Amino acid sequence: MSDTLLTVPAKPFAYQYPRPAVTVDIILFVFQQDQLRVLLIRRANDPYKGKWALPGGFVGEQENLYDAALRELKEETNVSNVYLEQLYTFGEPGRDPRARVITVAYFALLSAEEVAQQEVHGASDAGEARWWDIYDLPELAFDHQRILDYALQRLRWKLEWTALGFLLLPSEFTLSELQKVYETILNEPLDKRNFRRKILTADVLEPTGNMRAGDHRPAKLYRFSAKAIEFEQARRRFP
Amino acid sequence: MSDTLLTVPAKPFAYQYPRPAVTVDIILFVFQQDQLRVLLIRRANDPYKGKWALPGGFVGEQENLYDAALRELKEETNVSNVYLEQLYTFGEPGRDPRARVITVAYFALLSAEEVAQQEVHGASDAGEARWWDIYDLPELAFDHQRILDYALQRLRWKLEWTALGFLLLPSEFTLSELQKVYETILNEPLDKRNFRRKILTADVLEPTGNMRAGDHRPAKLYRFSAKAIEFEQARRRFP
DNA sequence: CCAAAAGTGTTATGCTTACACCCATGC
DNA sequence: GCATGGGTGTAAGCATAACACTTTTGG
Repeated sequence: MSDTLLTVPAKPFAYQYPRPAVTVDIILFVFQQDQLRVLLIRRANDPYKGKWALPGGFVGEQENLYDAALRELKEETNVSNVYLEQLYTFGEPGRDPRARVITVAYFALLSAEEVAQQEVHGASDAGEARWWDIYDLPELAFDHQRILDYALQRLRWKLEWTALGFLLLPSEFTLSELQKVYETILNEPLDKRNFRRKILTADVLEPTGNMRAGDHRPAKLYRFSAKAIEFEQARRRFP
Repeated sequence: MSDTLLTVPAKPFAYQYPRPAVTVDIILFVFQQDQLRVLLIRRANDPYKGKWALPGGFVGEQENLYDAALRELKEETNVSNVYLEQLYTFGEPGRDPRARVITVAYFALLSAEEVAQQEVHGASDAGEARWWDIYDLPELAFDHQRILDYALQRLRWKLEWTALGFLLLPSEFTLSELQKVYETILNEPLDKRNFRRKILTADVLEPTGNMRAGDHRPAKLYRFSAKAIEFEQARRRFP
């Protein structure tokens, strides 16, 4: 059992040193210029020197995993005020050539407003940082491509079964903007009337009363009602 | 980033010692005597002496997480040939009063056949082991109740969206037996005709041609078709 | 007035749910 | 022959998916 450190003498000491390093890695998604983007940091040293990698870092001695993910995001990318959710833990012995590193991956959604307000680029002390279109990525370090694939899968899944899309938008947005987010993440076109009906009948949006002025006909602005954050509306499969 | 061990001099050494211990804990579910049961091991020492805990143990230096979970199950409970899936990673600093222990929880489903064949009880060198009805549990050590709650939630969810129930049954089973598994796990009665229709139209079962003799009218036996293992049949939320 | 995006309803189909009786066997 | 669990069908309501035109604004 996990907690026999003092109760089964033979075992715990066999594992006390060396222990694996434990890190968190964060897949930070934003929606910018009609693209789903993810933040990557260029590695300054070997291994994988010059390759791009997910932001992340070591978990503090007395720090819980969620806090570690938040802190690393703040430190490396100057991002706070973000939706964070644990994704999966990757621990293949060979995933880092230098040492045994077990990483707890988190995925994060950052609203367009926060992206604009916070100076995200280059805020990292880990080197060059930039956003990459999820459909046009560079070669990634370590097993980070696999982690990213998994995160994208989870994001798509979440989008279909919860109303999470708004987390990538400003607090007020039009239905067309929301549809664009869904289309970009799911990577396929959606029917406008059906999309609107489904979102509106889900009863998670409320009109703000304001309009988005633009080049053409102004669009009604909506916000998500607070109660709707992370609602699970999956229907029952059995009666 | 998780992998800056050699690239950011200040950080890695700050974390190299002490590192957290990393364990796996396994929630092993079986279906016995019309009950959903979970395997627990009684703690022989403090803390939580006498309390029941999930089986688990330290991850080996060169062992991946899945293998560690398999090995611990084998060592502590003599169980192999089991469905294993990573559940969640729990890492609150205070979850073990002695040391920082981060545990990667796995949930496991064991078929009735395997339960019968393998000598599960007391196979553990960690002390007394027994099955507990999920609806009538003792007080658990550490944060294991929370881990178990989460596992049960995942199991229910899986059951509704995938056809995983058969993993808890023998390789041949009747529809009534399968329904009972679903009812027990979801903790509510299901309609017989609707259940049968849904399972049969899902096209994951095939009749074996055999019949289960019993006290009353014999029942047709089914097996799951191999392709159906862990099929994700979740319908799309958007057209 | 024209280009561009906003906005709006209906129909057909299939899935979900609720519901009650006969069948085959062992005793 | 009776008790027990095995086995079957239908109808109503609801959600989904496909589909095209009008409205409003800026330039």
